[in-house]
Amino acid sequence: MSFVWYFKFKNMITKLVNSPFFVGFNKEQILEIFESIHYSTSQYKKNDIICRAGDDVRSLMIISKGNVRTEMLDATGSIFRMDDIYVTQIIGPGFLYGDNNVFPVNVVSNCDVSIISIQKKTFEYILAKHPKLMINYLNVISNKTQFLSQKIKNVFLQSIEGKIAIYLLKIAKQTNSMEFEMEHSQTWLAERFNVARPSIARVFSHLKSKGIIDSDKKIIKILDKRELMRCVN
Amino acid sequence: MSFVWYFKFKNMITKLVNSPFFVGFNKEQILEIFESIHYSTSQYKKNDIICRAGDDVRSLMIISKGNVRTEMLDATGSIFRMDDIYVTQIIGPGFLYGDNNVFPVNVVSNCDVSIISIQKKTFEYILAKHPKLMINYLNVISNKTQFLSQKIKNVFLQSIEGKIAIYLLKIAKQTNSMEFEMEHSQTWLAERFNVARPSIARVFSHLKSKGIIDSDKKIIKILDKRELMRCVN
DNA sequence: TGATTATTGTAACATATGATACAACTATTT
DNA sequence: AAATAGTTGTATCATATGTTACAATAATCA
Repeated sequence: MSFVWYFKFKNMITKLVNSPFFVGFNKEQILEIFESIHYSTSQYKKNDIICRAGDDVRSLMIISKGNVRTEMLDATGSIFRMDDIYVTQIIGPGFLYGDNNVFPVNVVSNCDVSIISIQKKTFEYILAKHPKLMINYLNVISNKTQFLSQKIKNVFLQSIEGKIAIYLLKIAKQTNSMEFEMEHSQTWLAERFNVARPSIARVFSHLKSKGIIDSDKKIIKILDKRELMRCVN
Repeated sequence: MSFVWYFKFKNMITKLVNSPFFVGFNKEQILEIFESIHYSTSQYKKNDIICRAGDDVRSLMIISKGNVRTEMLDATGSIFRMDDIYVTQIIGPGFLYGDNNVFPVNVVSNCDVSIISIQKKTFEYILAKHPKLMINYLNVISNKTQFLSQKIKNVFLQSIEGKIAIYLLKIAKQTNSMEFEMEHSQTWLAERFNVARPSIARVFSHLKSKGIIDSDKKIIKILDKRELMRCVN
């Protein structure tokens, strides 16, 4: 094997120490695993469709570079953004096992993306060899379940106002500040919440007119946190 | 140990051969497992609350008798029925691992129910001892994920009409007939779909007036299957 | 049997949201 | 600098659904 290749390989693997799937493994151990198995890598450019809803899931896919989003389309073609999956994370961990091994969503790259694919057979081989990986996988898949159930909660039980309130309060907590810039556009929020874009704008208008927040484009100032929390169901 | 006790024990365990968690295990093997570990059982009457949303999940719970439902409440107290879990199935398999080991729902008994609880530590012991159980558990938890993602799809992308169409078409397929009696009340459907009860009645009225179905109370006759399928988004 | 409770079918009304359109503004590209 | 594309704010209108209420059955219970 060439020196350049090995450098790239090592570089790629090294990142995986941060993967939730490789918790408790160090660089050397991960290198060792990947040196002992077959796997393939593939590259994608921004907005490439990596997997289509309905595609069979036959291998474990780990993002080794970039990040992707998963989205559902309804019959009218309107998009519902499900989830974002970041570097070192596994794509669709809950669909490799069970009875219905089919992606429920499109997987689309947000930027330049590299993905490592490991055949299910191979995957089972390393799982059997490293019991700790099994526990890690259980954790990964469980977190996904927990995410989905949280999602259902948000979607079902929240009005648009409630969803935006949750979104803003979350950023406020993360940044530990009542004044911040939103990372995402209204279009993004509309897709994420599966609502019409003007409905998002309308809610911001309402919140402003009620004096709960002040906003200019993406700059948000929470004026009345208590009242904003009351918007959450 | 008394003879009566052992008879009951054996009777309980015997049912578990049908459990998705014990696929590939026979009666004797399951008996052997349960004779080698600590576990506890508990009984509930109809409509008892077995677990509350927010409760910690510290053990694996298997239903050894009866069936339960899981439901979410919103702030106004209105119920959203999430799922039904039947005898031999595991309650909340996706919440024993991962970072947020807390029930997202209330678990309520639909009838007389018995539940076997196995501490997480003990559970891990038998998982380690029986690798096949690990794969079974992966399958169980994956099926749950797949159920949830299907649920999100239905909830998000379907109007009430679409949900009812799916519900009716499913029964038609199961019974292989265009005429059948619904098992559930409108109230049940309303909770399941998280909509107002009169909205359910309204949809049935509409479907009737459009000549797509005929119905009297729970008796349903599908008149125009193609059109009913077109109601599904 | 009579009383009670749950279920169903409607109706009237309020409201949240979707759909569409357009103008103003901002960012990006050429 | 000009052109292009994306973002935001707003308005109008249609519609699906929630809310409440009530009457008619049907099922259950005493």
